[in-house]
Amino acid sequence: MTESLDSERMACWRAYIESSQRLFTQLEDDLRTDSELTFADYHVLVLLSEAPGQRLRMGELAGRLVFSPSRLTYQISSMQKRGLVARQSCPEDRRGSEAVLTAAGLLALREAAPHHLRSVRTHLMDDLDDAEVACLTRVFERLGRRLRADRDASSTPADK
Amino acid sequence: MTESLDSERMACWRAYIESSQRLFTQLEDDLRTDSELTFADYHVLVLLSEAPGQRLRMGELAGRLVFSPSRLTYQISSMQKRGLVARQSCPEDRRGSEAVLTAAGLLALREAAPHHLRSVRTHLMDDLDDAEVACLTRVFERLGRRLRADRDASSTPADK
DNA sequence: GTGGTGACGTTGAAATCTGAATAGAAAGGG
DNA sequence: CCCTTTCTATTCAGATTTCAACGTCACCAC
Repeated sequence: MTESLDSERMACWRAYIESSQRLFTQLEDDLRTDSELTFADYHVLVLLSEAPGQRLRMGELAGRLVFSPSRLTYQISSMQKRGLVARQSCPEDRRGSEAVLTAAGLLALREAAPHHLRSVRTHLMDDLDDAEVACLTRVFERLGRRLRADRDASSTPADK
Repeated sequence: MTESLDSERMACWRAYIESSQRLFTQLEDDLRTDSELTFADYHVLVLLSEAPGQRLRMGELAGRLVFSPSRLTYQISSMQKRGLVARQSCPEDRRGSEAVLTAAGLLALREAAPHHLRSVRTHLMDDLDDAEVACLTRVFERLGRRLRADRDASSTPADK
C-alpha cells in the first residue's frame, strides 16, 4: 500500500545520496592530488595492512570492499603492476589466491594516510558533534549487519 | 598535528563507507531486477520529471547528479537511444543543450518508482526511527551545503 | 575412487567512466 | 567591430567495470 516515503524520509534519502556522492568524489580527488592512489587502492592497502600476515584471500577482500570478483581481479592486477601488492597462490586451497602487501605498498599507505585522514576530517568529521557521530555509527553499523545478512541469505539457496 | 581520527570517528567512518557501498549496490541490483533502469537512469528521470517543462540543461543536471560533464553526455546519449529522453538545443544559449523527458521516460519512471521506493524503505528507511532520520537529514544536508560551497569556491579563481 | 556439484578466481568482450583536448558560442573590453 | 577570455557541451583515447563463460580444484555421496 505505502509505496512511497513520507516527505521527511524522502528529504533524508535525497540528502544522503547526493552528499555521499559528493563526498566520495571529493575524497577521490583529494587522494589523487596528494598521492598516486585511488580510493580503492587505499582501501585495499588498509585492509591488507591490518590482516594477519598482511595478506588476504581474494574472496575475503572482495567481500569487505564490496567489489565483484572480476573487479577485484582487475584492481589487484593493477596494484601488482605498480608493485603495491603481490599475488600468491593459496597453500591450503589451490583454487584460491591471496593478495599480499609489499614493502612499497606499506610505504605508499603510510605516505597517503595522513593526507587522506585529514581530508576525511575536514570534509566530514570535523563538522560532526559527538551525538551525531554516535547516531551515524549506530545507523550504519546496523545497516551493514543487515545488508551482509541479506546477502548471505540470498547466496544460500536455503530458500523457504 | 592531529593527522588521525579518534577510534570512535574511525569506526563511524568505516561503517558509513562500507554500508553505503553495500546499500548502493543492493539498490542497483533491485532496480535492475524489476525494471530496465540503472540507478543513474532512475535519478535522471526523477530530476527531469520534477523540472519545469520536464527539461533541464546538461550542466544543471550534471551538477545535481554529481556527474562529470562527459559522463552525463554519455548517460543522456544512452537514455536517448532507449527513448527515455530527448535532446534539444537550448534556444537562449546556443552553446547549450537540454535533456527532455519523453512519454516513454515518464512511463518507465512511473513503473519503476514503486519498486525502487519499496527497496529504499526495506533496505534503509524502515529500520530508522524518527530521531535517526532527523539526525541523518541534518548531517547530510549540512554536508551537502558545505561540499557545494567548496566546489563553487574552488571553481571561482577568486583566490585571495 | 569416480562422478556430480559447487566454490574460487580469471578471462574476454562489451559497456561505462575519466581527463584532456576541442568546437561553438557568449561576454567583455578596447 | 575585433579580439581575447570564458562557458557549454561533446569527442576521443584510454582506463575501469560489468557480465557471462571458463578452467581448476575441493567436497560429497556413492
